[in-house]
Amino acid sequence: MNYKDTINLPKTDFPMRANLAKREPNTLAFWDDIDIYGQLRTIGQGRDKWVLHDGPPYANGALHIGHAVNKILKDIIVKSKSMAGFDSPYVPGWDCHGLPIEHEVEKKIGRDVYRSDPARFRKACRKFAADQIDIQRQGFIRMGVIGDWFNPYLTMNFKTEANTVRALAKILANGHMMHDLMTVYWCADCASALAEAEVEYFDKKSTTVDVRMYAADRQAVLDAFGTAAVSDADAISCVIWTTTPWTLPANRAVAIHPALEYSLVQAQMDSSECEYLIIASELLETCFERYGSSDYNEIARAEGRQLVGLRFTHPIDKEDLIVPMIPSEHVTLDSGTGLVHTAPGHGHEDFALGKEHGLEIYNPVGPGGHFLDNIPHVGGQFVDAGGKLLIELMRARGDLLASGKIEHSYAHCWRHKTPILYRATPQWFISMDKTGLREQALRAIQSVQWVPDWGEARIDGMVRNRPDWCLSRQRVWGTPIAMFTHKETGELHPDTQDIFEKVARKIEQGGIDAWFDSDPAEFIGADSEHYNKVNDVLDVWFDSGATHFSVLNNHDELTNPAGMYLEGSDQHRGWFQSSLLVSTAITSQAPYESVLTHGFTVDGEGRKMSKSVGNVIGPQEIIDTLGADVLRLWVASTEYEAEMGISKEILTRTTDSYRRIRNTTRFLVGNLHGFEVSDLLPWNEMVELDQWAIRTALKLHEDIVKSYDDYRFHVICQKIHRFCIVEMGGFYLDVLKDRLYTMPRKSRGRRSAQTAMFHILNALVRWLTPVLSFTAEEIWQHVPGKQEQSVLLTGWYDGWPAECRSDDTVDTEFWSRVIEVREEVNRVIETKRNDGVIGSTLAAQVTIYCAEDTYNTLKRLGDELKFLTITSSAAIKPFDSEQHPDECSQGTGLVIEIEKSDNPKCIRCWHQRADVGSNPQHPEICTRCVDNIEGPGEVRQFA
RNA sequence: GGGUCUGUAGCUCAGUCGGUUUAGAGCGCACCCCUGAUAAGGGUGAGGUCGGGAGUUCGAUUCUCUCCAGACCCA
Repeated sequence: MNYKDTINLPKTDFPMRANLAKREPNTLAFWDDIDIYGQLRTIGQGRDKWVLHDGPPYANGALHIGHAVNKILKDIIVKSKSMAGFDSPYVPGWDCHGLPIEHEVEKKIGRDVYRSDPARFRKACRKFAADQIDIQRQGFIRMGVIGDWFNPYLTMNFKTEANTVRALAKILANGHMMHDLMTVYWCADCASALAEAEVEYFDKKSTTVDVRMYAADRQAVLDAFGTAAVSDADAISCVIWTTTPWTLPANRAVAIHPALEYSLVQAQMDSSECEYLIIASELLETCFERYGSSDYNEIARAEGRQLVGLRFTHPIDKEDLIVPMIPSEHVTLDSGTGLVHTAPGHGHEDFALGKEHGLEIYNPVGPGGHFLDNIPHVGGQFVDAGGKLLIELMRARGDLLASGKIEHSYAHCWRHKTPILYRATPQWFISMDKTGLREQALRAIQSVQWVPDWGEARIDGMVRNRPDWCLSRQRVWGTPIAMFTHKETGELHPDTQDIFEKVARKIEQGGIDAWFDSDPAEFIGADSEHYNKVNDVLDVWFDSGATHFSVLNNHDELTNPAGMYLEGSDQHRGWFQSSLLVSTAITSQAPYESVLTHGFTVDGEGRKMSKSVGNVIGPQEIIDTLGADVLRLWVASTEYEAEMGISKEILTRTTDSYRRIRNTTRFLVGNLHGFEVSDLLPWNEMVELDQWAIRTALKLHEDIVKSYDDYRFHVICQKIHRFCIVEMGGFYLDVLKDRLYTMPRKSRGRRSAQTAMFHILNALVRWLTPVLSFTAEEIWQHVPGKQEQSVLLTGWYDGWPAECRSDDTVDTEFWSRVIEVREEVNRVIETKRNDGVIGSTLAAQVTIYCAEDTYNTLKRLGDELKFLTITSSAAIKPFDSEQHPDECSQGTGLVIEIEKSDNPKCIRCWHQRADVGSNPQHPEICTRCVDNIEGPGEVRQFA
């Protein structure tokens, strides 16, 4: 007789080798076939909603690992919320307007189109973005991210564009808008403002000048320095130094550091008469070297703060203008005189300083880089030529102390490679303080749950210190600032709110072109004669920052505020903040209830990924080789709060871990072959070990559900993995094999084991679902008695036997002790194995001498202890100090003796037993097996 | 230079609201076993000055300071 046929080995067509790269597309096709997203929405009806609002990725460029981390984390959360019983819709989005797309399109169709035919240019931008979206969408779908992929929100959808305009209208209505000057990078060749990204830095040779500015009130200067009167004939001046002489007409102040020392020196230049100069004390030497003179004499010193408020004549407009000395912490002694020429219309820092001190923001330079015609001395001149004229003028006037050349890093237009100008021009702003926006935003921050919690401190600090938000962009591919300003007064049209709505309705029909292409008369009739159409577009950050208004408010399945925003930590400055400001400006509340941030991906050494270093790992190569589930497992098992490391080794570990989890489920599935729900045993008929297994799984289940709630996915991965290895593979399933394989197919002992495995499998497959969605779906198709078509349509397992929820139905302490004993037995067996005495544990017969309490604990197992140690026999005896005088119980309180069994091996169950062959009909097997084949089968109570 | 973080075995992570005598887990690694989960499975074992230094304390991996390295956002 072939006894092998009487053994119930695992049987399944769930393959051990995952071959995910090949298999996953089938699962995707399955989800597509059954319209998984639609079904999820159907089952979600009537449930509580939990909405994660997708931060729109920019519709440009290939997907990198950061995209994958972001979308997979979102997907894990959305799925876990669904498993937890919420209706959690996911509508992905894309950010479609803006400069980077303009640049890409410009590369394709040329700069001239941008200028000559903006409508065509915009059309090309729209097409480009749409193509990019198609590519990215395929990538995200391949990662197993479930969402409304073919009905996403795009910031360039006509409806969204219209609602973005409406959002702007609301903010204006709420009084947060402001029209003001702002310095921008300006390219004279482009005749246009430049974005940060359009600026490159090269070395440039510039002319430097040291210029005298004369004290308007000599006595005040002397008082500040605490020194006596000097001859009225002697001039007193402060010396400024600049590398951009052409900005001198716009000078409005002299900045000094309040904590630095300044000297009043008596000097004699060019044999002319004696004069007094103010220069930073530390720079005296270098300055006079530059002036080619050593004939000077320090007569007094003062701290910068004492000089604040002194007044000096303007370097060019000497007759009519007097400017103040103001304090600035940014003044340094790296170069110059320690007194900084300040032209608020020609530099960012100068602008900020000017704003702070209420200086005039003066810009005498036109869009083409020429001084306005009415500017004295230089009217109509290009700035460079004008600068030269000014130098000559100052030299002639005797105001120039020195002039030289310097090579330094300077901003250039990336297109023309020409030096840029800083030019103050009128821009639209959202004011942080005019109507209390900053305060409201700071309050809103407190109402949000930040994960991790330091996110709150981070965004709080940023909002607290940020300047007003400049919304204007002098661009073509963006949502229009759809307003009209009066040609003379600059005032907004009185019907601006109505006009906004009219424009929005048109944009709903024709997109942003409907505004750009329209005749102003269409909106304001005859008034168009007196009004200018604003041609600027909105900063793209406004588009995405307004999506709670433009998108969430307009999708029935979504909610505003959203349950969660989830992005990389850089978005504290970006989307989290822009969304907060737009939302607060509209409704005074945050657009999100919680915000979760993740770190950036770095390599195995913790360094950022860069092409030049060559440590970049792309999501596609992982998916194509290891599969999306391995990528997903990496995302889930990495702590996302800090940087997320990825390397070859890390991925190898991840793959190992994946395999182990997969094989464990495969074992469960294989041993549940043919099992049906009707075969489930009631709790009180189950073998005790199986009760323990269910109870253990339930405790883990509660842990895992809690961890999903807390977004602690890496802990979940570790726990599942450990469960597969330690509790299951290393103990329970190993012990179970004897019962599963050798007992009759339908016997109570085997059904009991299967009952436990059924619950464990059902729980396990659901734990895995949010993370290993592909694999969980594959497993699900093998789960006995499954009801739902897809595992994604289930929830956390709730079919646990009622009894296992109670603390006292399983004696966990007893089983912990059993496991300890088992470990001790293994240690001793190992020494025997290394001595060559035995190989398989079934070759061993064990005698355990134990202390009284252990003896009494284990006693009840009777003959079944051997199954727990997987040995052919296991006897316990009370510890006998006479027999083992030298082996007084150590930590374990056990003395274990292992002997090689002399009994013959049953060829069916492989146990070595004295009764093998006692049935003449079956000479090669033991009586246990005979009973299991021909009789009712053995009885198992404990294991 | 500033703001917000991170740094526990080769890898991924627990943990310590300051204190049970040798800081835990899994993987990986080494060695062994099995061949009825088999490109699987089981067992045993070796790995850590808890980033460096200083301080507070009877006692610090855990608190404070500082330094180093790394990340993000600014300047």
